[in-house]
Amino acid sequence: MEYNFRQIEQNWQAAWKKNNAYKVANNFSKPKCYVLDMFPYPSGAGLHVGHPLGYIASDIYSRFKRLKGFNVLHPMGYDAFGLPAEQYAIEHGIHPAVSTNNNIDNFRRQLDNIGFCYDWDREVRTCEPGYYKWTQWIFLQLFNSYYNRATQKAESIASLIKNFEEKGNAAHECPGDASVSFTAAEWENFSEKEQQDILMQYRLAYCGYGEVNWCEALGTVLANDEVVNGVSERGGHPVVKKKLRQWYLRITEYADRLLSGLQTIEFSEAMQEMQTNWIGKSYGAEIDFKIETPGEKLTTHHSPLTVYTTRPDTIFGVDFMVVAPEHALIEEIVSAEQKEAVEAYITYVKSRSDRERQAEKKISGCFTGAYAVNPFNERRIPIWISEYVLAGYGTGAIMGVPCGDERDHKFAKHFNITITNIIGEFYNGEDANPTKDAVLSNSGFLDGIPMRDAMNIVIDKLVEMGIGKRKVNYKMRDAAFSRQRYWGEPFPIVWKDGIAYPLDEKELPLRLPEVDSYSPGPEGEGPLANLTDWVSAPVPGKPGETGIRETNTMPGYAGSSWYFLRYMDPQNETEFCNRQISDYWNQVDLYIGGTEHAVGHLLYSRMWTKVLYDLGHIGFDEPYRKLVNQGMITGKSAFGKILWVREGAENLYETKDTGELIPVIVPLQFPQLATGLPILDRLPVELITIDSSGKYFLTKNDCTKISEKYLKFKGLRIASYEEAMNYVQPQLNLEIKREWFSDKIELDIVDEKMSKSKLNTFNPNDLVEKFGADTFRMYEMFLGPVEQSKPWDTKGIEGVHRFLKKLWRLFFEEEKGKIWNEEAPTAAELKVLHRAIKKIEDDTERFSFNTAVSAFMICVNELADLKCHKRAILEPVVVLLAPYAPHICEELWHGLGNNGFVLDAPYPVYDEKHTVESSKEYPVSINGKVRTNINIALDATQEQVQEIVLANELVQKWMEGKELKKFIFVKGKMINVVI
RNA sequence: GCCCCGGUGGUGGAAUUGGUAGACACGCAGGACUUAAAAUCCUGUUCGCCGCAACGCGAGUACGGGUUCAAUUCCCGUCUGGGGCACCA
Repeated sequence: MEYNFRQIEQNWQAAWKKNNAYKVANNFSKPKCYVLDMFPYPSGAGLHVGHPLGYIASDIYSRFKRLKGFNVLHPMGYDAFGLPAEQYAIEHGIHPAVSTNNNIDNFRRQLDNIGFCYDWDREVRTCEPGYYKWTQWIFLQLFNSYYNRATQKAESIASLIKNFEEKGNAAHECPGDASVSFTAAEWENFSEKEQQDILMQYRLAYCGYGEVNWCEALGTVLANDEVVNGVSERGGHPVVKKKLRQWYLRITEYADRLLSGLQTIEFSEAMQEMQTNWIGKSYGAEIDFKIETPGEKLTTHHSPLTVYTTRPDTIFGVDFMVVAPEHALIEEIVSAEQKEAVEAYITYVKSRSDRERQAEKKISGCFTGAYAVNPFNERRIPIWISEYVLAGYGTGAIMGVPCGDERDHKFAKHFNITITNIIGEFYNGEDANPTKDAVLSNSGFLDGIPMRDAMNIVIDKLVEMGIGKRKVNYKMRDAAFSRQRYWGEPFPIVWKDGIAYPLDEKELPLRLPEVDSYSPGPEGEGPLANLTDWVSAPVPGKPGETGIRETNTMPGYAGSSWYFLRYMDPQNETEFCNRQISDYWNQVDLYIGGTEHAVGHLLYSRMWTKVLYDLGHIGFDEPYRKLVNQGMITGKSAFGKILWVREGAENLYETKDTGELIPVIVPLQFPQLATGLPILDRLPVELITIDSSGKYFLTKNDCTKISEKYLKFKGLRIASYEEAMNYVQPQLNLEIKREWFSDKIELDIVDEKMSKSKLNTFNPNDLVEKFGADTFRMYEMFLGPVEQSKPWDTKGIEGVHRFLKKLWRLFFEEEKGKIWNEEAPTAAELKVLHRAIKKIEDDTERFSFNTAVSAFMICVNELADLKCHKRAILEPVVVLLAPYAPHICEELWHGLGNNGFVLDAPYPVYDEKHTVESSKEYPVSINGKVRTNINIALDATQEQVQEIVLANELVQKWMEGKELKKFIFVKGKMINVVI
């Protein structure tokens, strides 16, 4: 009997399906384990071998936990709203729902091939009304809530209104505009519009105007993390700042809890750091400086200049101020002489896109003619404007301390501003030194005080003088939550006279209507704005009145911020998720996905969870207890030198014809011509020959295959020496050597991220077809640690396949068939088994799947050496292996005569008694170098060991009669003789 | 520029707490079986030196130092690869 993996895998996949083997019940009596993959965006390119890496890891862990008696929730779904489908719709006129569903079907076929244990009855698709009904519902929760800073949690807007009616807003500072202040009586007298405008400034989901990243080409606004180097992440279109009405999530109110929550969950160091940086909490002070303008003595009729600084201790080192060019105070303080220059500079800054402003390395700025006054020594400090200060961060104004800040130092040097040294020899006159360890000098009452101590002294003094306060700042901004796009969740909002009216829950879902065209609506609005009938809608709570619907849609991260909850109770039509059920499944125990979602998805989803928790809808406030980031699989891209020639051309160099061009490969040694030919271009790696030395070659046969599969390379062939000599050499006078040419041409290999466009992908289906799903699964794990990025190389897969065949031969022989028996196992066999149990159980538990695979190999190698065919040994091995290679294990499990699926077999229990040894072959070092091994009983005392070792012939030889200085004996490990 | 993580044979990688560096696998070389091939099995494979062989010597985990009886592991410096942030005050 041969290991016929195709038949075996097909049979058992069908049997599992027929018996609903992966159906997960909400069975509250069993201990639970929730294992989640980041659900994919179903792109048209399908899966390549890099995608399933995380899925396989989580699948193994799920199956392992199931064997250990847990009720394991391991679902899969699709993040189905998104730009590419809409882009495709614009280009091909196909409805995004249609192309998305096609892509999903394709994904599903690929996933099924690999034998995952997903409970597909729990599948979610974010684009389906049954799902986005609840995305809209959660949006309404956010809309109808505010963050109560006193209780540090989200509470209902209704309770806030009640508070306003009784006491005004004295107890609740307005997060949208801190200057808003009113009494209960004033509140009562506000119009509905005024009241609603104020409430909007409190809501967790709110509408506002703001500078957003506007991408003309996409006709949409992009989130910060969707803009890369000033261009859109998708498509690389230019992005500029534009003021637009946008929905936002008030995530900044959660900054502190998002930060402190990191301490309660297991995210990698790198991930925690990324989120911490993104939140960007800093401690410092806001300081008010009085302003003196020319001709006026120090007056109070100007508002003070308020700066934010993290280094109040350096206040005596302030040599200039810089305010953002957008700062409101500029107009008020600018002097007559400087007015023109300042206006010119502001015009200059405005003319520059955000991208240019950020990329600028040149120092620029303009003096306003006004001075601030240092409150401690009355020094007059010139106030400048410069583009390097951003209006949106802190107060939009900084105090320049050139001796302590590199950027300020460059600015001072550039404009010849005198630099005050307050840190003595820590400042060398050449470079700023941002130290906190110096003792202050030139600092008035702070002289002689270490900087770290001075910080608090200064702040206390400022507070006492009433001109400053302690201040915590965050880098993070509120998250833009609307897109001028079609393929997303519609907002359940109707506008009337500038007031946003939320739809009643009963009206959800607000379905996405059909449109004729996916192009943007008027004035930067989304495609929905074109549907006049749909846009016009009754105003909720105002019978008889008609308003207009919100035409923005929600961004991609809306649906993905809460999907882990929907899997728990996916068909519930009356709630987003039943509370009893979410109490049971609770947090995701293991979340696996790529690092690219570090700050986007993971932060938003953590915020939504906290809001739902605050409002009492769920019982936990962190969604993911443990996060594992799978590493990227890189692919080898193969580059060949290609000449594109005219069809039927006799002349290799003749390429001007715009007709059909045929690619001809020339040797790599072929000189790059002045005309830019031949062109170095990628060739599809999967169809290229790798020879035994690991070099990549293109053969005639490869050319045929590539030519057939890729339209671009139709007619591909290899240039001959004669062709090159006849047709290239005379025209271009190149040196061409015969030895470069052969019937196979070597290619250049570069490691890069795997992607279809780079032609370096491998389709998992092809490998499954050739070696089977079990081999594929184990090979992906064997490649290396899940979290590490690593190059893909198909060569090694044979080794894993051989392992499975070797395992098979412990049970069956080709001619004799079944060879396993019921004999009692020997001590040696039990030792092999139990060592494997311990190693594999530990490794699986700590996600070290690559070492677990090698432990399986060791175990099977040893059992083969022992010629062990005993059921008592083999059966536990089959169960151990089942999470990794479920199909072959199911076959062997039944082959051994078991009924029921191996999926629910009891996990083998490690018993130490089989692995204990009575003695050990100790490595014996002399002065740290291993010289010999001596077998010594494990229970021997230090004295006995020393006696045995020193008596050893070899040890004596090395000691050559020298004195023993020290005798190191680490029980069970090693011995070191120091002489 | 700042922050974080890494660098181990020809290749992927192992060494979980400072205790025999290179497990396991690929590749390669040689051999067995076979008419032959595939499949399978066996032997060798960090480098250098001596060699019939050795459980023989020396070097060796990017490089240079240090701590220790003992360092891939801890500390300092340099080089280098990857990721994150970037006029963030």
